[in-house]
Amino acid sequence: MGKAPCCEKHGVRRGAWTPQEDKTLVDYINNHGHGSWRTLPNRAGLLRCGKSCRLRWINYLRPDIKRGPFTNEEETTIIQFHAMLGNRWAAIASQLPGRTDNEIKNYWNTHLKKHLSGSDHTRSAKKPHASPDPKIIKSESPSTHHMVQWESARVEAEARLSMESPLLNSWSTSNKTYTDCYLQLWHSEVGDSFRTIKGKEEGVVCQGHVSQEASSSISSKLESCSVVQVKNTSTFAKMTQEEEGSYKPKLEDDDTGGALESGNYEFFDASESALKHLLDVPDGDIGFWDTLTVSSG
DNA sequence: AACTTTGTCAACCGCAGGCAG
DNA sequence: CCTGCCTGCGGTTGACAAAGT
Repeated sequence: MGKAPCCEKHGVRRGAWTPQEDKTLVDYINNHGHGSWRTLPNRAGLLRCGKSCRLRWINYLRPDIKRGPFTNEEETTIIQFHAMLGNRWAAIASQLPGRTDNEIKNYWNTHLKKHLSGSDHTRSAKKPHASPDPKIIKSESPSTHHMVQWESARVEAEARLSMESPLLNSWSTSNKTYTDCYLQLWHSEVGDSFRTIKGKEEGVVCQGHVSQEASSSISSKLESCSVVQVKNTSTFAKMTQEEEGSYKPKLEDDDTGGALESGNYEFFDASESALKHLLDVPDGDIGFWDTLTVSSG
């Protein structure tokens, strides 16, 4: 439906941009704004398609682009947000002012993925179509499912971060804790998108209940959780050896190493046990979890 | 020095969703 | 509601550079 071709193939330049083209584009946008990207090339006198112009501007010419190597803090942020969001580069980029999704994506693919793939434990995420248990998904309301998915990804991320010891040291040097990171994300537009899903789904209380009550609950719980996590880091690492039987299956389901290659997350049923390990609570005492999941209907 | 392999990153491609007519 | 257009996103490609043999 309605998919227009990007541009006419004839008479349109492709490949690397010349300094002259860059100047033309920058001058035009500075003077007139970009307006409709589709018509911009004609208006600016460029033999490029609008899409190409847009990409060039966003990824390279924009004045607020931060160039140069990624700092340790940026790298940490990327890793942490990727653990939570998967390959949602635009969302990750929104947390790193001056960095573009393309840049982050490249950096991940060329530097971080390689770095992290040294550990088998990095295989814990699932591909988007990795056939999650449909029964489990269907048992949740759509909005609850998103909440669970969100929380699930977070829990898994914490688990993974706990296990990726080579990177742990660098993370520990970061001023930002993982919880801070999560809370920041929770209150960002990304978190908003999860909270406002309710608005599109009938009869599900998510926005008010979860975003306010549970959110504060999440905040307080996460604060303690972060303490627990620190406390349990070694415990969790030990668990991966001692309890691989119960935890490993979801780590191994992707023998292509797809966790980091696809980086996408899907709901999986092991999160609860992981959460229990993280929170160090006895079976059945998962009120916090209930806070998130009972908020429907 | 020449050739091959590997790494990096800018740019392209195709899809999906939002929006307007 | 349907259709077409536009934009944004994520995956992939390909040119170039650096490193290795």
